[in-house]
Amino acid sequence: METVAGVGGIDEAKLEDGAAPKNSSAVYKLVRVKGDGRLVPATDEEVMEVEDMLDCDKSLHMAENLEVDAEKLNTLDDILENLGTANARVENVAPSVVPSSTDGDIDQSGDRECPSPIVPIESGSTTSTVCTSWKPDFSKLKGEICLEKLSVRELHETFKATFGRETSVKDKQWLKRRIAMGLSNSCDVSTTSFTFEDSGVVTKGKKDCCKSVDCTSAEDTVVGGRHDNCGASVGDDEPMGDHMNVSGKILQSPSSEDTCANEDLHMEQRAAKRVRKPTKRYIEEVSETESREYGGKLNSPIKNSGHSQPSPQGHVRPVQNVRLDARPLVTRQDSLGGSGVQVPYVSRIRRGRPRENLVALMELQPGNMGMTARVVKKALGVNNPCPQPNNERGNKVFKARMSPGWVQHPLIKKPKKDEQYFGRKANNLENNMELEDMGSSGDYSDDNASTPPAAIGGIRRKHHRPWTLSEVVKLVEGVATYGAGRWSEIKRISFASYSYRTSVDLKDKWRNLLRASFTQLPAENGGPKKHASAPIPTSILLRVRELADMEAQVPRDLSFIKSTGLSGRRVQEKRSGYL
DNA sequence: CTTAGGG
DNA sequence: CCCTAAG
Repeated sequence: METVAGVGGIDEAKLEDGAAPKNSSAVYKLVRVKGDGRLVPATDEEVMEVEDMLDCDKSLHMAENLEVDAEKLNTLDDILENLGTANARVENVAPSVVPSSTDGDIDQSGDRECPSPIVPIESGSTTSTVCTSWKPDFSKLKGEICLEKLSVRELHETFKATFGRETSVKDKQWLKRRIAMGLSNSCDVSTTSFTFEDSGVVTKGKKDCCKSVDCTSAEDTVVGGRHDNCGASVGDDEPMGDHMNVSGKILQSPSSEDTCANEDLHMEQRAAKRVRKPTKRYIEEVSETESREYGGKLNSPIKNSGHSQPSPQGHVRPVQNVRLDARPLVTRQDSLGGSGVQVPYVSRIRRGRPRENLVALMELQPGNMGMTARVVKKALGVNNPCPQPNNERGNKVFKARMSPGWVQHPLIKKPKKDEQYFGRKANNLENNMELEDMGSSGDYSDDNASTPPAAIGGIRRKHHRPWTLSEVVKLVEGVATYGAGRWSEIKRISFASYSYRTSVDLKDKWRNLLRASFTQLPAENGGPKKHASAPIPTSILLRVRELADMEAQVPRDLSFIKSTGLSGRRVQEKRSGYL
């Protein structure tokens, strides 16, 4: 990342007044900007910040912008040579790095490591990212930290550096303890930081581990497998067993680190007087973040590192020759993707959605998926031979990974139906049919509703299934009869034929209708509003409004309704009276 | 599982 | 539409 051209005493200075990390005035480092090669002064903090941002996408930019002097690089190389091999762990951790006896190697590793998802670093700008190079140092060298002297904030930073995540705890003692633990617990995340002094590398036993941390992260990334393990352990437990073991074997320190983190997490939770339960989403994000921090994000890194994908490596990969394995992995990937291009990984995994896709896929397209699934599984080392959708666990696991690129292609390709694209037409048809056949829903229902959705909706998301007028009408009617909020009822009765359209959908639609009724109606008077995307007949809107008013005015007693049991009918009648 | 809401 | 928190 940035090359610190001239440092000197800075660290110490910082250390001394640890309490005031912001004293930017005093601490400056020169960072070389790749673009013009000029040196730009930056405070430690700035640098740190930058580095923090370094994961994934951003990292790329940074990498591109910052350049390391060849000189320094060489130095690093030397160091690597000396240190690298010596430390087994290092080797394991950073396969790509280890072999680095030559610049070329390093470069490669650097590129790979650098969490640059989509765009491969071009020339690698000659110098591998410092990050990579540094890593080994960390593991090997140990620095003392004066936690005592650190401010809370710094402690936080350190914490982050150590565990790869932030903490909200403000207790200095706690932080110190945690950090200490983390460090001692095999998480020898370097508390040491290296500073380049001209052509030499100087190690400073200082708290400013930011750099170290980053490096660490990078290294983690390389590992790849580890992260996966992480994820696996968190989300599930199933197929990764082997993998875990292997990785554990291989990646001692890393896993330990994870452990630390987890442990820590628990601790933290306990300590943090249990605030409010974090949302799943939140958790996800956190973990994601964590991952990133550790390894510059799962996706990119893995991808870069020759798809050291999840399980495959875990299972097959011999403990020792990580490097060798790496290659094989790549190959495998190629076979998998078919396209052979690394692109697949590039695409970001869409959080949340994927799983269903996969499952659906498997269900609906046994043929296609069959292979895919199988392959994947194989790759993953999943035990379960059968590509059953039930395999939530397993599926999930790889689903996430797969979904991104190739998996989806197959999906997207086919399914789309006329309805989707020609909503209008379809709608009309449907309407006609419906209007005409209102009574016999069975007939068309299957065609319109069931079939298409099953095929389409099933496989791919519910990608926008335009509401037909008839549907809207039904919905309105339903609301009229059962009242808003009794979606399940409405769904059951009015939308029996429409297998899609869940109660939630109804609810949402109703919400929209309401909105429309209030916004659009007025507009009507003054003039048509913008997009008449779904020109809902004003009549309907009016009715919606009506209903809405009713609801508002006569907040029907749900309990009453409910109590009446099947009274849906009765209620309906009652209501119909109103209407 | 169903609702209500936020995104 | 999706995702969740609450019931």
